[in-house]
Amino acid sequence: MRKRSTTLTGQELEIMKIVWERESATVRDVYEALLERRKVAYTTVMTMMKILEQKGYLRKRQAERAYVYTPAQPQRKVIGAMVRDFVNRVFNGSAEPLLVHLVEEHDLSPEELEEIARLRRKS
Amino acid sequence: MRKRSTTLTGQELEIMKIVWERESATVRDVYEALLERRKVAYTTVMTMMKILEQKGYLRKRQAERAYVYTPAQPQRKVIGAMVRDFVNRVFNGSAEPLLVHLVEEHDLSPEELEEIARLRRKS
DNA sequence: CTATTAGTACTAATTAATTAGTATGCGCAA
DNA sequence: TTGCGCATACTAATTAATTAGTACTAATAG
Repeated sequence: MRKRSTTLTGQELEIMKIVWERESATVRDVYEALLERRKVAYTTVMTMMKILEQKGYLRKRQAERAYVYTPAQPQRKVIGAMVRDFVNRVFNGSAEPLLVHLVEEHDLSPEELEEIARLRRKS
Repeated sequence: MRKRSTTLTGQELEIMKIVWERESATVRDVYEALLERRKVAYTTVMTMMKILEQKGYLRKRQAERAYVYTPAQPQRKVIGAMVRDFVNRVFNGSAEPLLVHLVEEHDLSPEELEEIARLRRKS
């Protein structure tokens, strides 16, 4: 058995985004959603969803004919882990420089920043 | 020739971080820096630095015995592109949700946020 | 000189990620 | 009942990323 990363790889994330969006989805659902963007084989999607299940990102249950997959972890948690990974990899763990990049190069205005700060303060 | 991504892959980034840190470096410099963290072969480092040159991230010049590599692009620009990629991949291009994650899960206080907003406003 | 050291070029193996084929089963329409 | 459509399991091919070996050259220590 090949050693596989436990984190989400690029294509896996694409699939997870589709499933999160719909709460639950069959292989066919995901297959069709992906097809709108690029050519892909049905079995490819199946394989990837099986891997996602093994990695603990998806759960499946038998329904009518096909398995219905649902997210095994909330999107916010998984994405949070990806952000953390990214901050570790790229910024050696400190989030502040990332923030600076966002502000300077992503058209985030100081007003938006303060809005977020305010919301945050309230909670 | 294999088709290779033009962006920085994981190990490539590690090497670039070392080179940026020192302004310039030989294969040996990088090799020794990497060795402190994990086992790796000298020729592996050489190969990766050659790839980084082909991708346009490093430039080399002949010095005494060995090539001396220098960054071909400023760190801030390269990292900026990585941030943009990440935002595209994970957040479909909108930076705000990333900001929210950072604030909520990375111990960034509203005060820090406002500090950054203030600095930003001044420029 | 000559053996060793440090470097490069060229090539190749390994690992992981991605994509897809084939065999097979089951329900249902004709 | 039969064959088509859709689903799965199992296997495998392809591509990209990562790691490293080998042959050869030039400088240099002794």
